[in-house]
Amino acid sequence: MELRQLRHFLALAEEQNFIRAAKREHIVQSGLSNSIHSLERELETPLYVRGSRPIRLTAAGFALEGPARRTISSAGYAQQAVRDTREAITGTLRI
Amino acid sequence: MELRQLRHFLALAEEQNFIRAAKREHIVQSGLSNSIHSLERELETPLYVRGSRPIRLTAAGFALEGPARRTISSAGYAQQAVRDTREAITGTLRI
DNA sequence: TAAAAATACTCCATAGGTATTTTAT
DNA sequence: ATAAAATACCTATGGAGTATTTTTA
Repeated sequence: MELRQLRHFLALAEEQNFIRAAKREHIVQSGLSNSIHSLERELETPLYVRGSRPIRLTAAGFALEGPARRTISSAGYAQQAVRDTREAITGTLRI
Repeated sequence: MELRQLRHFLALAEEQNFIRAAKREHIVQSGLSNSIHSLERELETPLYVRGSRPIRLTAAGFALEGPARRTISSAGYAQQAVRDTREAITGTLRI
């Protein structure tokens, strides 16, 4: 499981549409489809109900949504923490 | 930035030694070295002080450690949430 | 000088693309 | 009929390997 897959999963959860979600993630529809399938394969669980439009989350997908969001958010904080340090250094050098 | 890279980063932070950290991550020393370098390149910041043994975290690396740990932990919860759902379904079917 | 890290290369797995087919409205 | 998802196929990137060359304690 990688952050990229979680981002794809969340984009689809929000857009409920592969084409729009793919666009948001700057990839193509088939790429997103593959990404979601590979995540489902790894977790050994379908995350979306197929064969009905619009696409819907399964119970497992629903359970994943919150934690996935927190994980992505946490990764954002991690990156920001590093950036903050860079700025701190830059600031110090300026003085 | 991917979870794999954060795992590698944390393993090195704990082991302070590429060979041991790589072993822990089930990869080889040069692979870990590359992984860390690519993370540093992406963040545009050195995370470890080189040219001194044992290897030590930079300020940026130190700032990353906590958030990285929380991110990995959060990803674990995400996976567990899905597993719990699977078990819930299995339980229901058994009844 | 004996460990550890970096580097140079090689290979292959897979993320992501295009084209097409299948399926649900 | 038409819009969306899945599938088949292809390519290129980069993750990870082996072998070797710096390093620094």
